[in-house]
Amino acid sequence: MKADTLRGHLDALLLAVLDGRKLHGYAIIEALQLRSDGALDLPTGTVYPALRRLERAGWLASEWDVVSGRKRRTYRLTRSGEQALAAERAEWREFTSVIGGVLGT
Amino acid sequence: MKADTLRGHLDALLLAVLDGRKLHGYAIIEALQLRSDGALDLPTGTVYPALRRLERAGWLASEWDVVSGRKRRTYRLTRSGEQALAAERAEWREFTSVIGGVLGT
DNA sequence: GGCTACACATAGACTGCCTACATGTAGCAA
DNA sequence: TTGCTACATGTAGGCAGTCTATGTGTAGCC
Repeated sequence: MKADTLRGHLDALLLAVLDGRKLHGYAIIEALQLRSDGALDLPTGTVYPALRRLERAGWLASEWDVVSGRKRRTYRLTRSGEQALAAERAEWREFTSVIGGVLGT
Repeated sequence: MKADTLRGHLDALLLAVLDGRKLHGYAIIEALQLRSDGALDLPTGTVYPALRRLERAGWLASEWDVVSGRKRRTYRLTRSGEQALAAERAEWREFTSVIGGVLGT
């Protein structure tokens, strides 16, 4: 997959993978790999800043865990994050419908 | 639609709208508006440089028309442009399948 | 002791699209 | 004849968001 095609959809992916569960950054990357059959392999330098950005936006909340001596920052969706996810899903449907319509399914 | 979501898909849109017909730049913009029910309103500063880029890549060929005193540069797909369009369509299907799979259709 | 997987983080570059601007013709209305 | 709108192409520069490269440190295995 071309690199830039992801642009504008990263937030949706991160919110979706956190829907209904709490995960730390590294586990988020693995979960995205798993859910996409290996197609999505996001670098840490992409994911960690994005998570902090989403937290600043109020869509995620985080807390530090220490599991077997390792620090983990665990993220979860806030209420407004859930709303944002719903909005992102709606936008995704509109986006695919518009582009798909032009490309001719 | 958010602005940045388009990224990486512009080439596909331009190739698709030229599939089977010749159009000049301005008409390409109108055709995209029409095909997307007004959702896509690409600025000229986006489209014209992109067309020249696609021509440099060998995917489009252009020629000057003069219609009622107005200059028009008319574009058409080349053979390799048709192949590129097919590839873009395949990538689009893969892309929507991957992202859609994560978002949960 | 060295290697790999785990885990977080930042700085800087890059890319591709957008904004803003520039130029000019044709046709219509006031 | 002046002004406005639609038509038509194009460039320069900015910017946002992603990637690359790099850094730090722990745990567990061989």
